[in-house]
Amino acid sequence: MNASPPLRVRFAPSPTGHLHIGGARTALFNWLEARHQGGSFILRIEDTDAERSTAESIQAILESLRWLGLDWDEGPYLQTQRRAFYDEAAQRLLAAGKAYRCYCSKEELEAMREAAKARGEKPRYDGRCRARSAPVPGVPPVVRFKTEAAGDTVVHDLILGEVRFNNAELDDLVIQRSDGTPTYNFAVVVDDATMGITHVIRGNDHLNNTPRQIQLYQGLGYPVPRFAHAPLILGTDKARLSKRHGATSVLAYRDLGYFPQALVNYLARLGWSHGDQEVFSLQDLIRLFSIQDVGKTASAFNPEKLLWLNGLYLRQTSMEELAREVARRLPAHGVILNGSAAEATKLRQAAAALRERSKTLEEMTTAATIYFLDEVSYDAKAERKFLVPETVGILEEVAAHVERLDELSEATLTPIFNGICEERGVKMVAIAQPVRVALTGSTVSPGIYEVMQMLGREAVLRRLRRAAALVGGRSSVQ
RNA sequence: GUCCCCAUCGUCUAGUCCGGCCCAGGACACCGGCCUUUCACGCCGGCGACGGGGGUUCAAAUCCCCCUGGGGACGCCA
Repeated sequence: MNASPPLRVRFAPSPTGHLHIGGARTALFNWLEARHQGGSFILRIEDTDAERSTAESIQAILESLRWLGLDWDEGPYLQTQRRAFYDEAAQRLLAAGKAYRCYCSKEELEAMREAAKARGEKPRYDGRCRARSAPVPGVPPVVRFKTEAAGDTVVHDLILGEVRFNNAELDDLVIQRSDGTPTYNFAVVVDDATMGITHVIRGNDHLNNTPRQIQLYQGLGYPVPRFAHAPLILGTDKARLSKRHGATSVLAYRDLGYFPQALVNYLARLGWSHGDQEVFSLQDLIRLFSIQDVGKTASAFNPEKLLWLNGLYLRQTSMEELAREVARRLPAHGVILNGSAAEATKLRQAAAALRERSKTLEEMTTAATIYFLDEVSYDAKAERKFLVPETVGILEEVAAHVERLDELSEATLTPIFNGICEERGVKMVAIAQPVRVALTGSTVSPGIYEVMQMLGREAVLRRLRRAAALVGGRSSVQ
């Protein structure tokens, strides 16, 4: 029998941009803890900043969470629609003398901060309006919370342990703006309390807000939830993750051809681990994850490891699904599909041939275009090395053999290539490479028989002859 | 500047709570080799870390202190 109430956690992003890697991991940790404990995962949109919040951002966030598979049990709640809760709470604090109106101007506040800095202190509000009796005409006031001046506020953190703050460091924070909207620290507390949130799991950048939030809970007479502050994710250079670190938005990874499961797996391992295990299914994570096992150290985002993991997932994906994904992405690469049966076969062959040598769906699609486009363009280096007078004979000979074939397959092609090797006394590589370049334009491709099979007799002949003609034309000019 | 958090290979981490089993294990990346028609996959091997200094102890990556370094927070942003 467990006496504690069911766990309720929430993810509360602000809709001021895309969901990024860091936010996604916070969401994941919350979600995993909820699923592990059999609790509820609640989604709340913190849109109190009218200036920067957008409907597009909300959509992007919902889409990102859905794509990752992080389903929520309640919400999305919008803070802009919960105004009554904040107004009531602010009134209550005002009435109890725990909050007061402040008429200070921007300039005044700025001067205060400068003065504090000059004294070598943390810039903060000095509380002068606590004593101001009369309103200042024409100045709409903000409401400030009277922070406890003496003693310490202690945060009992599930990840960090006990963190102690000297109350003298805290100033009287604004809880209601002059336009009547609530500020972040206030809205979070009111929401978390009224929504019955039992565990606040968030990024370490919120640790410093926690003591003042605890005081708000106490001032409002709410029970204080449990806190867990996860270390931040940094860029490759250990600096705060930002746009200059390349792709940071979740949707960008989707578009780049990553699997949601790979991203989830990677994100889970950033700050959390289970012995030496690297690969986790969603079921594994739900079973093994515990917020208390999250480490304290900030971690650098490592795109290479994500890529490696994605390759692992890609290789486990069925050929049918890969073919579908490639077909979906091909048009963006200039390939027009006709939906024929032959095309479907080719798509499956491409998936089979490219699966072992691709790490993302985009990479795979790019590699596949060559089998669907009419023309090949040669890689300059490859052309210079392999489309030369010495290899023309090989290209022509292969073409001559292919012409007599009804069907291209490993079974029909092997004897032809072996025969040419024997008759010329050369190794397979001497034949395969020129043919490969003639057919794909590159020195890198799937097995040459696979390539020929995918391309089909006509395309193979066309490409071999075009390459041979090209070399011939070039040498006659010389 | 002030406050808060953190500190094991280049990176993610195991080990740290309950000191000896750790002259520190795994993974990514990197470098070699094998496989091989190229590339990749796979397999084998290599390189590579307890930030520094003081303690405590028979014994410290593990406990304590200082320093240094990194990060975060100091808004009518969240």
